[in-house]
Amino acid sequence: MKKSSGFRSHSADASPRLVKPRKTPVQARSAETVRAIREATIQVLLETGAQRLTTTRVSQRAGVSVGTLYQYFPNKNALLYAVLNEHFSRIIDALEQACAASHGCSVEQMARTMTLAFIDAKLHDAQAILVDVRKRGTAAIIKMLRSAPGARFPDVETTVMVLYTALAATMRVVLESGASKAMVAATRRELVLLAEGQLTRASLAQRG
Amino acid sequence: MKKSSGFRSHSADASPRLVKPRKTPVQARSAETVRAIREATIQVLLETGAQRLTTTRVSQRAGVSVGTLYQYFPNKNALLYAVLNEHFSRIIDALEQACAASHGCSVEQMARTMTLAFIDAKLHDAQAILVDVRKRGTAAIIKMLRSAPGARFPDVETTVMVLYTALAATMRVVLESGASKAMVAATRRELVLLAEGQLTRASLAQRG
DNA sequence: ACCTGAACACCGTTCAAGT
DNA sequence: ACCTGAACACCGTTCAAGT
Repeated sequence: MKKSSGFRSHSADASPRLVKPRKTPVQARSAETVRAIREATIQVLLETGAQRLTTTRVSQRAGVSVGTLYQYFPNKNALLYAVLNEHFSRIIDALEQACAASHGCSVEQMARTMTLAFIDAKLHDAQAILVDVRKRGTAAIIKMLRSAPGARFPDVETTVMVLYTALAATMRVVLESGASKAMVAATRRELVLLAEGQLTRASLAQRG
Repeated sequence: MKKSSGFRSHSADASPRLVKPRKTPVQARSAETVRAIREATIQVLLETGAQRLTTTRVSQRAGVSVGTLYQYFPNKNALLYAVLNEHFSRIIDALEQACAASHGCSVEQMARTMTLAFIDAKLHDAQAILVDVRKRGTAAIIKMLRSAPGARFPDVETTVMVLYTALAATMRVVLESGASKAMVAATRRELVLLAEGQLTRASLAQRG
């Protein structure tokens, strides 16, 4: 048998099929291996940054060979996805709680609570905005908005998509620019205004 | 003499020094070479996407050797930066015009004009948000806002940074998701609301 | 069932040698 | 002054071979 294709994977997307583990561990030994690989990925990510993250480095740090890594993750992207998804999931927990806590409040109060929760969740290591995380986050906000008394959002999906993107992207830009505390505080104030402004407008606007 | 370091450039940033051309052409021949390389970069970018853009492919398409490419661009990033910067510059022209045209208008009118100009500029091939382009865009908006009669923006830099990021990031997400015409239209409406809402709030808010 | 690591087909970048 | 292209030090990914 010959190697069919040593082609470098040029696809950057993390479509579901490419992102699932290649196989699930059935023995205790391999479960530990997978854990070690995930752990090593986080370490390498934090120590050297995403740019320097290589499969060789990760597997070395995990104490296994590259081949083993590829037994559980079909490619480097899947590995990154798995780890980051878990990380962001924990951040979104805070947003979900804030949304739940603001059920039935005024739109202004909702805007405030949600925005601050989002910011305080500290999107530090922000990488690609992951689809699943995004879904959870927007779902929580939509559910909250539907509970606002006396307010209707004619196109709540778009409203929340835009709002979520604005919050996430702005925090990403600010944090990546190595912002000072004062700059973060200013951004914080401004994002609350943005959220309040958009939500009050969107809840009143008449649309065709 | 031995090769001092064949190290792959791991730095992703496009700091000014790394981004300037390595040398400037002094003869007609090399001016044409640089032009061909820039042209080839755009072609490869459009045909195969940023993922598949390699220095070898670009130089091949340009009809020169890799070595020649590296005589004018210190690394791949600088090449990309040069080309994208020029591209986005043309897009920002539209924003600058819209801002200039709305001098002295109401804040609501400003929000509307500016947002629609931004969207209509079609951030299609949106790549990294380039610093210089960003600067020009935000500068135009700030200048316009300062001309609004009866409105004061206590922290206009932050206001505009947040607004610009929100607009750019949202359009990027929407266009990259292969949005339908209807989705683009909905986003359009929503972004106008966002801009209006934020700007009216930011212009009235009292801050410490 | 799980792991290894040499091998493959790419990369970005350099530099002695040419015109 | 400008260009060439083999060479270097990396990559991501695979697969025959081992336990």
